[in-house]
Amino acid sequence: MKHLQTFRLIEAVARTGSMRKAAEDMNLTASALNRRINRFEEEFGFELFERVPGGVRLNPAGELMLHHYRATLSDLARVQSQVADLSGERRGHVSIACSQALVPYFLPEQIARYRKDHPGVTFSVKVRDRTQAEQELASYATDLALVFEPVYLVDFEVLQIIPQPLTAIMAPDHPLNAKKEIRLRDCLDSVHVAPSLQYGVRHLLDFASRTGSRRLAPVLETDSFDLIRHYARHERAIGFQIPIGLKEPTDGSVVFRPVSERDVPMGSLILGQMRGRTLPVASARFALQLAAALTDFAAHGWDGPPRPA
Amino acid sequence: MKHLQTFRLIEAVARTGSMRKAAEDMNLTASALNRRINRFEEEFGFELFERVPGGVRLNPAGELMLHHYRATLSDLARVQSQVADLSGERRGHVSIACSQALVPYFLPEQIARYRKDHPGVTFSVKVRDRTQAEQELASYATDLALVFEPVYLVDFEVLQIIPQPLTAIMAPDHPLNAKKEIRLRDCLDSVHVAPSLQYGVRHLLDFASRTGSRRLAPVLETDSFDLIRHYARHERAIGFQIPIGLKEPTDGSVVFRPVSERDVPMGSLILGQMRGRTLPVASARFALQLAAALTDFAAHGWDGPPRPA
DNA sequence: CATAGGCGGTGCAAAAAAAGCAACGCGGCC
DNA sequence: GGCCGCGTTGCTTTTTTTGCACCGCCTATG
Repeated sequence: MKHLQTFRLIEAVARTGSMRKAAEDMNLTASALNRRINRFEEEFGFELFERVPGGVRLNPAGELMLHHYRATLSDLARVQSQVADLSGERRGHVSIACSQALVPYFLPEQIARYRKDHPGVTFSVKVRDRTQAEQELASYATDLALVFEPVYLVDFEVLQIIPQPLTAIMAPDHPLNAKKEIRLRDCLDSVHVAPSLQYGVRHLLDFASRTGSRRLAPVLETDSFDLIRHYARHERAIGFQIPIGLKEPTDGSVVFRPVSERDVPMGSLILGQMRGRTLPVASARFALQLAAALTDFAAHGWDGPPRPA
Repeated sequence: MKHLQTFRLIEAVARTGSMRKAAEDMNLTASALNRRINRFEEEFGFELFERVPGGVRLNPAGELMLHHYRATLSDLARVQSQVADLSGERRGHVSIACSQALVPYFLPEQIARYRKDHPGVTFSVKVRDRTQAEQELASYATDLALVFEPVYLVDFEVLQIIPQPLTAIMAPDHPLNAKKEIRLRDCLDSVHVAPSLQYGVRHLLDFASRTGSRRLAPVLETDSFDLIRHYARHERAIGFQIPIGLKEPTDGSVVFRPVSERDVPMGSLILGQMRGRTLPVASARFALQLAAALTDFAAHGWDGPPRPA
């Protein structure tokens, strides 16, 4: 959309913090860029940047302006999507931010199923921690977020929510495998590995272990849930994850046990969008499918009844 | 906003139904206009107009596009308003659609009071029947609507609602003036005048008189509530209006009596905005004032306690 | 049935807008 | 103090947009 070029330039300047850098990014000379921005500020009636030593920075007016631009862009995409839909094209693009737990099984399955019916629809998936995911929504960078234990919930509209118990991962020959119910203190007494601070699973662990006497003391702390899962096999360590990120491997290399609800409260896996936004058709439809699939998973786990095509 | 020029052109073409007429309206040649629209259609990916004999007409895609444009424009105005507000300017513009009953007393008083505190704010008032008022909202032509008995209520977000009993207007020497309570059948037996079909007062009358035996038979039907009020003095006729549109004149030339609630249900005077829209600062503040004033009026009528400055 | 008038669209030249280029003043920084 | 990078500005060049004349098409109308 050519008429939004000025906004793109403003965004670039805001991002780089410098007119010259932005000019280079956008393949223009600094002079042209400068004049465009000055001209826009004039007709807008207010300056958008404060001139600081070493460059420029958005002022509050600029922040509002930029937000308007992103909202406009998002609405334009929605219109295009709706138009495409009413001419029966069923094309479009779905952009989603999600927690790591959704990556291995749930999301690829859901995307594949959706694309089977609507091959014209493309996807972009951004793996984000729960804080980042909400920021993506708020800046219109993604249409949907599927996150475990979101933080702020302002401007976040919940479309679907399912409970997810904290689950311990261990090698089959781990002593705790004998127990019917895993207690948190058992895990903390064992060698254990944990996700880093920004993740919901870790948040639950920290919260729950504050009330007990034993402290969380991971021998390995990482932002990769994959690493956690694989490490559990090597040192007979306890790892943690939520059910939707786990499938019993056929070779029995690792096993899963939910941690007792008496120790750790259920976490929430939440599908949400930016509050008040009307999503593009493709995203809205995909959200519906996700919501149904989440309900299924909450009820039946991975062995849920395959839905009719 | 220069970058929205193309949209303005599209709107003009949609309005006039012809490229040449639109070109003349917008001070351009038809060729330039034609090319701009073609270029836009190309980058948008879909045609916006269907070419019909004698001109062009918006197709559904164009309708959606135009709606997007109006929403964008409205949001831009909101941003400007907010920016002005945060630099302490308190300027802006409030656009409101209202029923006739608000014109003589309520609205002028409210606008004057608001402007006393914020002289930088300007107003535009469109007097509309209840159907038109909602259309004004839906097309982003006004920020607020203050209407009696709105019809559709889709995309209409209620900000405040107060009851308004149907009120009979008559000359002081009218026989019914002797009665303590006015019954609808008494009015229908008398010579009476009524607003035309599109108004809420008439809607209530029609609805109520369907249940009784007597039919509404106005000797005068008009879209001017002023005319109704004045006519009541001349032929000893019964007129109808709602309390917020009436003030007992000091000369006692006409008197008012509520029609019994047993016969005619209370109507609703509703302050509303377009659903989901964030209003410009000035409009949002004015809406708050209106809401409070309506509550006051519902509780105390015109003799409500003057609010502190 | 012909033709006059309106319509959307197009080729080409003129005009206007935007961009590039080079230089200026200004402020931090080694 | 010299240097570098910043935003900004005067002037020229390039690109984009517009106006003008004209085309082919359809419709209404005498």
